[in-house]
Formats: sequence, C-alpha cells, structure tokens
Amino acid sequence: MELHDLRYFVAVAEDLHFGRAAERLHMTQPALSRQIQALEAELDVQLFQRTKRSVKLTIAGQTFLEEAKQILCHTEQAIQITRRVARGEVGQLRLSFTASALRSVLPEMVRMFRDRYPDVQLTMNERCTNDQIIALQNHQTDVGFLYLPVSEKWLTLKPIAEEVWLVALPRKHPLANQKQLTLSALAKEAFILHPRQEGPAFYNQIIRLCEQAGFYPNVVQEVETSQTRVGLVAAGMGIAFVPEHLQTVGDTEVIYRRLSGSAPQLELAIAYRRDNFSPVVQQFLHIVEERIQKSVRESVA
Amino acid sequence: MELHDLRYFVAVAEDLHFGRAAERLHMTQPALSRQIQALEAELDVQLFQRTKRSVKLTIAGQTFLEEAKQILCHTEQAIQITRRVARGEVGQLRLSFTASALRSVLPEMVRMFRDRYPDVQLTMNERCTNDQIIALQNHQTDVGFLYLPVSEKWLTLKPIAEEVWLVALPRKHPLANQKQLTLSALAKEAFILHPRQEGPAFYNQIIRLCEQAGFYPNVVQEVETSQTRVGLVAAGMGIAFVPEHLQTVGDTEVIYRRLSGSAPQLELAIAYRRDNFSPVVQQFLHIVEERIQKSVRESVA
DNA sequence: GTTATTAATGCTTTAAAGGTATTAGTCTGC
DNA sequence: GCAGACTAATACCTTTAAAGCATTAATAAC
Repeated sequence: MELHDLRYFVAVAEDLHFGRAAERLHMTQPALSRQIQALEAELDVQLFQRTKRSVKLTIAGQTFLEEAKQILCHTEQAIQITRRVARGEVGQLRLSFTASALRSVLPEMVRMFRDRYPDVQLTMNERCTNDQIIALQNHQTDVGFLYLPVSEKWLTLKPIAEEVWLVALPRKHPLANQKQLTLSALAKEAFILHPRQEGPAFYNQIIRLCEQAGFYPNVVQEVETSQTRVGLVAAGMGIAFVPEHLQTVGDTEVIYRRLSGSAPQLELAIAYRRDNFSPVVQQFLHIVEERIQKSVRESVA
Repeated sequence: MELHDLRYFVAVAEDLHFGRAAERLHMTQPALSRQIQALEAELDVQLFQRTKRSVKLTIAGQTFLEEAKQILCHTEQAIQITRRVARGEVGQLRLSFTASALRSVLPEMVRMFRDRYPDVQLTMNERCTNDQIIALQNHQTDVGFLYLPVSEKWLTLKPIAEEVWLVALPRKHPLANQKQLTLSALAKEAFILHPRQEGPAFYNQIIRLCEQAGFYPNVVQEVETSQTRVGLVAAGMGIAFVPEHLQTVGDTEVIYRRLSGSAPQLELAIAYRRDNFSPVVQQFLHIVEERIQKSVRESVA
C-alpha cells in the first residue's frame, strides 16, 4: 500500500463518484477504478458498496477513511516539521557564556534570535571558559562565549569582541581620585588576580604588562570570580582587574578606572564544535555575524 | 512522497549503510541510493550526512526518522483495524428487545456474542415492538427482538421462537387450583388485555380464540405492559395473559396456568434493516442462527 | 423503449523504479 | 606510501506498475 492509494481512496470516498474524483486527481476514471480495486484486494476488505450507478462507503470503508485522512495529514506535517528543523526554525540551542559576555554582547544577540526563531528552545548557562570547553566536548552545550586563546582543534572559534579590563580600587584609595591612571602607578599595590591555572595566558599577560611598566606585581590572592575579587577590593585587601562590563554591577565601596597606555585585555569569541552541523547553530551564527557587522559599522561611523 | 520512500529511508537510517539496508530491502544499493537522493530532493532537505565511506543522519534526518516510523506504524494499524471492522470484530451493536425476549433467548445469545467479539461495544434497550420498528427506521438501533407480524418491507425478519402466553390468575381465584384449564372455563372472567392499537393482530387472535371457545371476552382494562397487567391481576381486577418467560418474575399473589387446547401465542423474531450491511450485525446474526439450530436439535432430541 | 449516466474491462502507452557494470573517493594494513 | 578493500555515486539498460483510450454493461430517468 502506498500513499497515493490513500489519496485516491480519500478522493473517491469524499466524492462518492469515480468520474469526478478522477477528474479532481487529474487522472482518468478507469485508472482510478482499478487502483481502488487493487487496494481492496490488497486489504482484502470491501471499502465501497457499489452498484453500476452509485458508490457508497462500507462500515470498514468509513473506518479506513478516518485513518487514511490522519495518515495523509501526519505525512504532510512530517514534511513541514522536517523542513523547519532543516532551516533551524525548530530545535534547541544551548548557550554557555562568561559572566561578562552576559553583560555585553550576548543579550542583544539572544533577543534577535528569540524574535526570529521563537520555536527554538533556548537554554543558557554561565560557565567559565574552561568549563565551556568541557561542556562543548561532552555535547552539553552548543555554542560558547568564551575568552581566547583556546587551542582545541576540534572547535571553531570566531573572535567577536575586544574586552578591556579595568582596575578596581577601593573608594578611599589615594589613587581613586586621579583622572589619568597608568599601570606603573600601581607598582606598590597588592594585586588580587584570578587563579593562574584558570587562564594562564591572561595571567601571563598581566605579569608581562607589569614588567613592561617596570615592576613585578605583588599578588596577594588568587580568586576565582571577578565578583569575588571586587568584594575583596571593597574589603580593602588590594586592587584587581575586572572586565569593563562588570562595572555596572555597582558596589559603592569600589571604583573602576580605565588604565591609560597599555591595559590588560581579552578577546571574547564564540566557539562551537567543528562537527556540529545543527541548523539552529548555523542560524545563531548568522545572527552573531550580523550583529558584529553592525557593531563594526557603528564604530567606524 | 510515497510510503516506500519512508520504508527505504527508515532502513538506511537504521543501518546507516546503503549496501546492507538495500540487502534487507531485497534490492540493490544503487537503486536505494537513488531513491534516497530523490526523497531528499523532493523534501529539499538533506537527511543524511554522507562521506564516501560513511553515512549518518542530519538533525533534520533524525526528526524525519521519528515521523516516518510513526507514519509507517500508523499505516499498519490502520490496515489491521480496518480488517477487524470488516470482520465485525470491532464496532458497535445496538440491540432492542421486548421484556420477554430479555428473559428467554436473548441472554445466551448476548453472552455468546460478548465472548466471541469482546471489542464490539454493545448497547441494549428494552422497547415494545412498535418502538423497535421506529428505532430501526431512525437508525437508533441495529437489531430488534420483536413480535410478528410486522409488515415493513424494508426490514428483514427472521422468526426465532414461538412464545406461548399463560393465564395469570389471582392466587385466591376458584380456578387457581384446577390442574387442567381451558379457555372456555374463563368465559365469565374479567379480562385485562394490552391496548388494541399496541398489537392489533395479537389482540384479534385472543378475541378469535375466545369466540372459538364460545364466548366474547369481557375486557375490563387495556393496559400497556405485562408487568402492569400482572399487578392488576394481583389486585384482583381480573385475569390477564402474559408471556411464559415472565412468570419467573414472581408475585406471590399471582399464579400462572398454561391453557390446555388452543392458547394465545406469539412469534418472536429478529428484525434488521435490509440496507444494514454492518459486519457486526452479520456476525450477530450468525450467532443467533447458531443458537437457534442448537435449540432445534435439543427439542428434537 | 430510448437515452444518459456511471463503473468496469481490454488493450496500449508511459513513466517510475530496479538491475548491472563501473567509477571515485576513503580507510586499513603491510 | 602504496595496494587492496570498502562504499556511495553515476551511467545505461530493463522491468514493472500505473495511466490513458476505447469500449462494455448495467441502471435510472424520461
């Protein structure tokens, strides 16, 4: 049995007239009659009660009509849903991101994506760069917003923004009032940095910048999240570097200063598995691309 | 798109190997490859991620696989259910019957039918002969157990039992103790009969029998149901005729006597529309037939 | 009784599906 | 690094199932 048998059957069952049904199906009446006969023979069930001049459904025919309509409808829906999945209009997208990405580029991209693809189920998780890589490896996330450098070869990486890090000082710190602040002015300060193994490249970058400024930093603490580092700065334990977008999270005891001259900076990128061909991810990447182009245009203007 | 496309797709999706899938489908690999290509072209969706040496499903392919399996399963079920309906194994059967049929032939027939066709939904309604005919005409019932004669030409009628009617007498009636009771002995009694228009043929039969016994009955009441007539007999209002099977419904104030010689009797028959080709009805008729044959054999033995 | 209607049948044509032989990459093992 | 096995795709031909055309047979309506 094939779907065209069902289509033919439904047409005849609805018209109760072989000639008209055949016309509607763009075929001739004898062909249709024979197909219906073949269908009845295959099912070994009489679907129509025929006289030489009229046709009506048997009880079994009525049952089969309901089923046939459902099957045809389901088939149509299966095609539609498959196409939508292929276009990335339906599916799921799991995003991971650093705390600072959540406060900069991410929100607008997510908003655009939601608007354009309302039927995609979106899951969002804050994770540090390392955890994102692990999550990507374990197929627990689809796209990560993380900091470069990342050396994993099985990942595709696309830089999307430069992120300058600011100095966080206690409000009462002597340097807090100074307009222009250079790294060398901080030579005698106690530094609260992130753990070295949580981003050795960035750690080294900070050390190198200090050395270029003529001193080796006095690292009094290595603390995991920027949030916590800011807390310790407020408590007067020292100074710290935090991503520029995190200054919006206000702590009245802390002020943020952009360093003039060279300052620590990180490159935010999106990462996804090379073997990920999810159309949803593709669509999300398009939106990211689009958003970046817009930023570039705006910064030029 | 046709069902065989779905079958081919499911086979390849399950094996992820064109050659083996083709073998399983009893066809050659190139034919299968081409069919899948054609399907993808028709859907305008890539279902498989192919390399020269391996095949795997795309996200859209995974979606389509689920749908395809469901459609194929539904199709199989549709065929099965249609066949069962055609065989009368599934459906509904609405029975109507007189009160006396419910106490004689009907229960065993219904029991047999239930055992053999447990998936048929059975509806049962007590109705007098006239109401049954109306219900049959209005498609509110499928088969009736009613009294002959019935003249409707659009009904098929099959006599199934002769029903002798008994005399119901008040317990304290002088004739109550007599072993042999003939109609002529009742010449002076007050008769409680059924309404004439509710079965004129049977009414006339009773009058005729009385006349043959040498008297014209003194009809003091015409009352609708046998139940009610028995009630009035118990109340001492007169004597009545009731179907033999109704004597089992005991009223201690009433006794039943079979008339020797000629007695009123009715023919119980089943009736159904000539244009009713419901397989369920056909199956029920088979069981009725079967049961009647059994009765005949038993009465001969 | 004649005509129109309508489903079925016989025969021919067409188109879709399938088969065989072969090609073109890709992986494995020595 | 090369030979051989493996596997999906392509080219070309054959088969088969479905469709068309002409006609028949039976029924209903006038």
